[in-house]
Amino acid sequence: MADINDIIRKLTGKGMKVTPQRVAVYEALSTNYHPTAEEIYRKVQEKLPGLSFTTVYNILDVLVAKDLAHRVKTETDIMRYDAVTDHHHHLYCTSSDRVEDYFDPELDEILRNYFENKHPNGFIISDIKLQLMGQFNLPKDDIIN
Amino acid sequence: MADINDIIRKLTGKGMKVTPQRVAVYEALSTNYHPTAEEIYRKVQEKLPGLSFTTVYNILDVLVAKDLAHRVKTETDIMRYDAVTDHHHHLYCTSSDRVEDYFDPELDEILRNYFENKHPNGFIISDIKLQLMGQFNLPKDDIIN
DNA sequence: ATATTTGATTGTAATAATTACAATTTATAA
DNA sequence: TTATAAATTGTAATTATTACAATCAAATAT
Repeated sequence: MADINDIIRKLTGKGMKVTPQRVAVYEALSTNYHPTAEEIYRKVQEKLPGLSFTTVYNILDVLVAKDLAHRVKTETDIMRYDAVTDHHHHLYCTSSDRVEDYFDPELDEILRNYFENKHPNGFIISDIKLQLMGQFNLPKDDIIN
Repeated sequence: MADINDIIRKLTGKGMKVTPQRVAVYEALSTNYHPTAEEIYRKVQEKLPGLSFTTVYNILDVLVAKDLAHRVKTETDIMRYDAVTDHHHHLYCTSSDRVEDYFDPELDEILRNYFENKHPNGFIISDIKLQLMGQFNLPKDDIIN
């Protein structure tokens, strides 16, 4: 899952040089939940004390460019990152900055059919993402850290 | 549409004091397309040269709090604001920061039915918004590889 | 109409997140 | 092993946003 060799395979598969910083950032991204750049920085610093904040931003940028990570942003919160790049939707908690992934192939099928040959405002749709706003009825502790 | 009296009515209707700054900011918000705070600031300054940037932020905050405006944010762009507060979706251009509103009551009905009594991850849904990613009929040589 | 009060606006300065850039170091391919 | 192209680092700059105290104005009471 967050196996080092798997990470190395993913980086090289995208033509990226493998560095300790990149491996560690990608690992922190995969094992934490929608972390911010700062959360990743703090996490990775435990292993690589010399790590620069700039490097974290650089690596996140290239991961996003290579589609190994996505950016996640709410209306109020700062930028967060997501190593889950398979198609999915998001549940946004309206009373906190918590964001959860949501997979629903059945719904995707419905949406795909609905938008087949549909071009609102002459728009060519390449992806459909849902933002489900609401509340989690069970209080749950933070996953990060 | 962007009639001054209409704006005054909206502000007072939300229990807000009516000031020239508020009227002008709301007007700029209504007649422009998902403007940033800075775009609003520059626009309003033409009429009110003494305007402070802080005031623009203050007013936008209170408009959002009173549900007279919404925040709109893409994954890369800075904060934008939207005076259209009726339920709608967004078309996000993947090759620019352009965002357009999209209304589709038929689709809303389908989604409402689909999520009736559905609580993914114990989540109580209060609103469903679509992000349609794609391109606005772009000429071929504008597409980046 | 005038005074009072409550809230809005302003200017400055601070903060937070992110980016620019030049120097240094490192991973990889020859 | 060496060359080189790319990655990392540290610093400084930039950008967006917020904090805050002083001033000012709109609504309300007198």
